[in-house]
Amino acid sequence: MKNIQTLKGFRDFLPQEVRKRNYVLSKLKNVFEMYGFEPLETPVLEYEELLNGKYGDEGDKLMYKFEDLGKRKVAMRYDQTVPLARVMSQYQLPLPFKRYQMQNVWRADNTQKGRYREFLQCDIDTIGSNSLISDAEIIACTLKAYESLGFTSIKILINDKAVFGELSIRAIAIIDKLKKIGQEAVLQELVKTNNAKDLADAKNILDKITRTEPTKIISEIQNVLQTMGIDEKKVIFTPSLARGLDYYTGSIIEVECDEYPYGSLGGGGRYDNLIGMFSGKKIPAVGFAFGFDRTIEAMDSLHLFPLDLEQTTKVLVTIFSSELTSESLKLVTMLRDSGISSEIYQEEASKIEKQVKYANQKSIPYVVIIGPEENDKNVVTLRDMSTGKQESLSVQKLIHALASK
RNA sequence: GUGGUUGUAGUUCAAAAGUAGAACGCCUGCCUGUGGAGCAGGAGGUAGCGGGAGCGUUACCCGUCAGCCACCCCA
Repeated sequence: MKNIQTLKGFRDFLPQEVRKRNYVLSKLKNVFEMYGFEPLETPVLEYEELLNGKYGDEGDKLMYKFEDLGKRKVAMRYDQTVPLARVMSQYQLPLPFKRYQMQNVWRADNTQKGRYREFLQCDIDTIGSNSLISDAEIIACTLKAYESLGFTSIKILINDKAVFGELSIRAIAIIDKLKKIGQEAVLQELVKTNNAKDLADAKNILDKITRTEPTKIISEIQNVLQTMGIDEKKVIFTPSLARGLDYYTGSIIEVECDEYPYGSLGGGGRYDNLIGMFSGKKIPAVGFAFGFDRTIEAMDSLHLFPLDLEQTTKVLVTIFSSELTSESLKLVTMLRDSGISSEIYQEEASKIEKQVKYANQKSIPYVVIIGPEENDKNVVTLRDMSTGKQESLSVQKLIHALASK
């Protein structure tokens, strides 16, 4: 094997990145649970038959499929909604069922900025409720989630599928691009695709959409949000918004951030015809999907990650010499037993210089040295790496000092 | 799936059709018990992989793999 590399669209996450991802995950999880969403996980593999045809022609092409060792035709999780639909028909869960799910999905799509073949989806969905309170709660929870990550200028764009009336899906998809490609391009494309007779006709169609007043659904959702104390300026009615998806049946929402103008951070809406696909019943649903990778990218560029994410080890215990190895080993064990995350240097015959340097490189904030002098006096030296100050302490005092830092 | 672009030391990048350099990083020493600065040395590349044209190439052509960007679509 000469090619040492990962598969196209698949990534390694080095420690620093994993810490960031875990940080975001735990924040999201806290907020989701605060709003009453429960965790759900489903298998990576499903029967191919179960997923086939659920994502359109495009989806069938992009799905990872293969035969397992028992000759079963299987497919890898392509999204979290179809598995959710399966779960809803396989178990009798009390409705409305509110769940969050944060698992990898796989799509053999071409890669691009922020787009990978293996990526994490973070979904919240409420199944089984027609109430607009469900829609509003999804929005409220979404806003709260982004706020908890430190975003200050998050906006929710909201629309109602009904705004588009009888317009073709193709035309809707073009109008959805208004913000991205501009009015002129939209008009031209409408004509080019025969969705409008000429430019004037296209202008008419577009104007009719963009001048729409908020529908009843929108107003009601906004009322609920207002009662919940959410700033109405954060939820903006945007009649051209469609998200390119044809499965939405009511509200459509998208999250944007002013300081991060590279596309939406996530999207969702109401989809009443999807969850019942296996049971044949109509089961209402509304949800939101967080664009995890893009959210991380945005947080990076806005410097929203706390600095102390970098290192969890609090102290490095050095080994002064082979005669004193056991002293260091005993100490590191005591520190760990006291709940202090500690590391012992792994090469016995290394100079102290090298060991301290190692702590510096790994941003370990404290270093403990036990040399002959310390050992004679039954103390240890604690070095604060940020200030360079050192003090002599008994082991008890050391544990106490580190525990409070 | 389509199109563009890139692939040279750990990293970021140079040069030049005739077998490669810098910066940063790394290692060693100045500093025989201590990091982040400085100085002096040092290690490290058969140029993604395969094929072709050519006296000869890492440099040209083709394929492949991968990265980046865009379209389609979407997270």
